[in-house]
Amino acid sequence: MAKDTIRNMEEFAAVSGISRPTVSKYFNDPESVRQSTRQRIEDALEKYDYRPNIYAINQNRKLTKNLGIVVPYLADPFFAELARNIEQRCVAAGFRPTLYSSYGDPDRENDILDSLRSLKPAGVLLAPLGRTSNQAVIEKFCNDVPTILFDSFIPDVGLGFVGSDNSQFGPLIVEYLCRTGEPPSFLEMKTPANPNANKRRHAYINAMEQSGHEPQVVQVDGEGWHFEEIGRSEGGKALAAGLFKSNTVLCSNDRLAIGFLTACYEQNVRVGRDSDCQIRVAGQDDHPFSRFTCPPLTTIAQDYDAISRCAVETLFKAIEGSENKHETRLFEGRLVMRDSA
Amino acid sequence: MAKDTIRNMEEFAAVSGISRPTVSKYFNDPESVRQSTRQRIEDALEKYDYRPNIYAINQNRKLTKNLGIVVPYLADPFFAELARNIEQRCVAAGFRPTLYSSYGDPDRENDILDSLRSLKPAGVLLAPLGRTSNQAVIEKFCNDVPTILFDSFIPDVGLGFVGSDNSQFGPLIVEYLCRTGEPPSFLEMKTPANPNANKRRHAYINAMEQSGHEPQVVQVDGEGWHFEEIGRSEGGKALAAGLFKSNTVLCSNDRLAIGFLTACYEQNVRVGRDSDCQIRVAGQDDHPFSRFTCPPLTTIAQDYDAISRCAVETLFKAIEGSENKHETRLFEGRLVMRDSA
DNA sequence: ACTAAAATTTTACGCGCGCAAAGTTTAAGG
DNA sequence: CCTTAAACTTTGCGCGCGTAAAATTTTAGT
Repeated sequence: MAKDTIRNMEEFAAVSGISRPTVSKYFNDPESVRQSTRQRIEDALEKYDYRPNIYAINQNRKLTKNLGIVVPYLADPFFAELARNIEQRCVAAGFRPTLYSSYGDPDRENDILDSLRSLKPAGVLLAPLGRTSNQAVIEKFCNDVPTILFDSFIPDVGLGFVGSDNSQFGPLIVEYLCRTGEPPSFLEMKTPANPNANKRRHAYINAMEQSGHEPQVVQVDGEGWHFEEIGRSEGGKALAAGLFKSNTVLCSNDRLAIGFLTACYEQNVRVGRDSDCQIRVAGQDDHPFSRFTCPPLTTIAQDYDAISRCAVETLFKAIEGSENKHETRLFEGRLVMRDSA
Repeated sequence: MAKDTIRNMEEFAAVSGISRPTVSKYFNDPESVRQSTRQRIEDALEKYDYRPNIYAINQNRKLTKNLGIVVPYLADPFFAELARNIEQRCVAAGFRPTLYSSYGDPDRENDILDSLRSLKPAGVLLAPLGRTSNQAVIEKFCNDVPTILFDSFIPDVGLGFVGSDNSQFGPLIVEYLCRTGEPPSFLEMKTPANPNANKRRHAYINAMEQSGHEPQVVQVDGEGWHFEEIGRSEGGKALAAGLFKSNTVLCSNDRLAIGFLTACYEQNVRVGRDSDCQIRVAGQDDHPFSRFTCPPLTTIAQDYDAISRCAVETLFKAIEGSENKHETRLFEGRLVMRDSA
């Protein structure tokens, strides 16, 4: 029994019969103390369940064990899945990750970086908003805090970038679509939030031209992050107006494609590769829900696992060794053939 | 110019010509100091961009401005949307919310509560895992930290509960389905993670019996949080085996329904209410993607907005006034008629 | 201009722990 | 048993800020 409530490390050191600095050492690394000492501490730990005050720790340590994970829109399952993957790796490595989402708002992104700065994190994994980001703010942040960018590229900012090789997506899916049917038209938003969209458009155009087909890019209106709704309403308008020269539509991303599938349904346009279908639709990302659309969506899968693993590993290497060379790692997409195209 | 880097509040107080305690008072509430004083501080703030050390603040304050938001699975857009809504309200109220997800793992849920405890948060909004939660741990946590539960109910735990009145969902959708076609069968997982599933099953059975129809509950295998996949594979098996006595299937939740729609597609079973359709499918939740399934999913909409608003408001009231009466607030669902049923 | 109230300053202590330096004990090797 | 390095203890300072009490100034009010 003895004292019921341990108030601080001093009292805990007393009841465990060890000096406070040694106890402190134990909490920073249990391996760093003698085995017998460790045992005594852990025995006491079971009896009194004391835990060091995290604020006092972080105030005095030069570097905290905190990590920041920032994504542009957490309600998008693509980012949620990526964040989940990254978060779990950070926890496994003994860090304390915190999840932030800008929810499409640049001001909020700035606020997040601002408050993140005062958390003195050991590192940050940042997927910027993209076009609407305040690049000066991000750049300044990256100068103060070890940061790895992912998903959305910004040149020469941060310790490195990890993402997909979007320029490879075009050839891959265009080749497949051309081989199995008509060369595709391309559907995208007029002012895409994410810079990957531009790379994908260029990749599409290049791939079409290299295989001797004329590219057709259909750009629709729409702001914000409600891609499905934009794909449905604006993509639907384009479909109704007969704007697509091809019976095959390659969408800039899966969410747009998911909305476009809905538009096709609403207009009684049968989607798929069977003979009784009028249109083929493909996306890019392999969004978690693309497996479950009707018909299931043919797409290019981003390598969630490799991206998150590489991003985390690169950050850890940078934290430990303080490597300074800006490294860019791109992973290839994989063609996922389903029934929509 | 003067000193470039302000190291602490003492130095900042010096350059702004104010005493440190008054500066401290300003940062805790800018309104609490004289207008002229405030102006001088804010002038200095523009020149030196000093920010109080958050760890030192939280170490000394009895209560922090931190809030915890815990959900069972953040990669589920339903929870992501709820979390987004809640998070933004907390930020608007001047708090620092932090998002946590158990990702379906009870051990992780315990860890989250554990680390949340040491953050000394002003309050926590917790949506427990449900059946797999360690109730003793949650109950103990709620005794230490002001906590509002949401989505998943646990009797007599926390300061209150906010969620949907699941027992009202049954009558609502059963009445609609019966009025417009055959009385529905009910599709659910055998061992649902969430207690709401049980309430929904009972509500379905009651509603069926009260309107003079015989209920049929089809329970399928499947563990974890990949509901769509369970709906597709296991729901698909049930469909192929002809287990559903009715041509109308009410699913326990939208994600299950989304997967079941895929199964229907795979088996060439046409879904909808037109004469050429063989089956009607309905869900419950109004999942963000249900608008975009093919056909769009008829469902019961949970009132995301009201739930998140009420949860946050209840917590704030509890934090300020320290009300102790355990309050349960349930919001009604709304029938959303789309093409699937 | 005089008084009371409000705001501010001064002074001083405490929070809980990291960390460095110097002295002491422990464990391993010959 | 002696040597030595490693592990540990002791001592003491510092981090940056909250906060309380008392002294002082400012403001508002008749």
